[in-house]
Amino acid sequence: MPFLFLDIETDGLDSYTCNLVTLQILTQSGKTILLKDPDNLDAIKPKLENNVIVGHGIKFDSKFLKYRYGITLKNVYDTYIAEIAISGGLLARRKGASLKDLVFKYCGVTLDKSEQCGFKRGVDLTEEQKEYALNDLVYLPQIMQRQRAMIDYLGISSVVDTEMKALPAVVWLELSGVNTDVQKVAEINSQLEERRVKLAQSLANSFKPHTVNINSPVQLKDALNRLGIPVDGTSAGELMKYDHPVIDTLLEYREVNTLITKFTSRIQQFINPVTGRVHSDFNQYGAKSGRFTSSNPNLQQQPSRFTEWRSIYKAASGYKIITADYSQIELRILGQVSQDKEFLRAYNSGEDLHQLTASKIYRVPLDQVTKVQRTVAKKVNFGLSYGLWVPGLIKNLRQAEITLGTEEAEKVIKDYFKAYPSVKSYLWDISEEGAKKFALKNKAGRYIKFERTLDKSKINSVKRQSKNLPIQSLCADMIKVAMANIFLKLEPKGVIRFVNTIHDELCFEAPEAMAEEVAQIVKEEMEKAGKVYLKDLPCVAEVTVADCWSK
DNA sequence: CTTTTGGGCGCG
DNA sequence: AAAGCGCGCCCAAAAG
Repeated sequence: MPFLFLDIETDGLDSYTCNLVTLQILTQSGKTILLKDPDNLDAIKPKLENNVIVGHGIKFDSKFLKYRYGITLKNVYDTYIAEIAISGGLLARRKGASLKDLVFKYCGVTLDKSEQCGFKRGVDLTEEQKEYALNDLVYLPQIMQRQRAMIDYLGISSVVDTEMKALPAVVWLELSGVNTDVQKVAEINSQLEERRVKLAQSLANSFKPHTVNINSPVQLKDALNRLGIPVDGTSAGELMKYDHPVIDTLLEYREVNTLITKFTSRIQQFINPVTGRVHSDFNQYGAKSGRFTSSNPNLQQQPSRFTEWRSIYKAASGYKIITADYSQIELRILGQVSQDKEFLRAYNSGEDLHQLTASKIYRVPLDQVTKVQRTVAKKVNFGLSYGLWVPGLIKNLRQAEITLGTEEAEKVIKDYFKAYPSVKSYLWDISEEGAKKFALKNKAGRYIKFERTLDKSKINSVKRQSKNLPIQSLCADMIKVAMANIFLKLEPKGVIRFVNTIHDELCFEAPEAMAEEVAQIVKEEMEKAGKVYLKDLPCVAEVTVADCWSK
């Protein structure tokens, strides 16, 4: 398929409330086209749909084309996403992959971005603006060509391909948004406000005659010390070491305050005036593992323990919410990549791995495992693959109100590795490899790079990341493949919305009559994408159909 | 004055 | 061998 280089100028960032001002195209043969204030793009629609569209940050352009002109770009190459992949994820969440950066890196030219503003619909372009608009395009062919050479050299073409196929799904995701029950948010907010006032008052009384800003960790620590509570810091974990009524009030205040400041009082500002829905930003290569990040608002960290909260995200009338998530995906991946016999056997015979681990470390029969033992085993199962060690395990369990001594914790870890010897050797080998090369690849070929360092504690951090990132990133690959395939199947139906993605979870909104069919397709595609890598144990996606988002 | 950093905490 | 991985947002405090 031939390439077409594309860029647009708009009078603002939001595709629902802002307008396209110019659209610029550069063909492979070097021809340029500049369209000003187009009413429709019917003339070039086939061209846009039958070429690979190359651009920098093409998600932005795609959204305007899709919403304003009904054109869905399905074959794209994004120099921004490609650059993050080439950097081994080092450029995720950082500056350094802007068009300006790439023009300098691959073409040796310093780009002038001063004309970026001031594009208005209905107002003629100055010569400078015309030049600026086309100037962004002329470097793209060379950037792409040199990136592709790097991609081949690094052997990451299949991962880049996954990214480019997932991109149209991200456009679908951001344009879809999520329906939000604003009324209910207001109710929850006022209830919480009431509680917060009372809690703050009670704390102020306890700290009298001093006036303390309870939101300031420094002031708070001093105030607690004055009360004779010798806290070192004011984190929940530290506070919980001490038994005192003020601590209980404080912890409750923190919880309520967090809910208000981060969630209930903020959501209103994100309601889009055109759609009435919340359209968060999703960055498909936001984490160096290849995971998505989400912001404004961050839909990946909406409270789940405060169970009432997620029901504010409800299906529009006549629709259902379909939620699907991979079951224990990171543990299954650990089993697959380590090839641990006991891990594989347990998953293949449908055993509960946490219960199994508990029975091994406590040396009790499976059916005699207590709840506390299973909780400990669960923390160990998840934690050790992240590089958790004795102090971390103790700290972690204390927050679950389980007390473990140092010797006990040491024994738990020792027994864990004795039970799963291949997990032990896998984690050891991969951490050594990461620290030696400062680079790794996961089983999908995704490239993960670390900053080189001689600092011992930083090297240890690289070792811990080396244990976890190949696992975390493989899950990212699975879910991206799944969403790309689901996009091809469901988006053309025109009535289904892609509402959210949270690392191992996908969320859709579909007309009631189609909900079950959608649920089935989503489950199938997720499991199909997972099975590509989980060859030796089952991949399971659990799917639910409901009126609201829940967990 | 604005920007950056760090503690704290939400999620997977 | 080491004292748990990946993120974003709020607030206060420090730095520019």
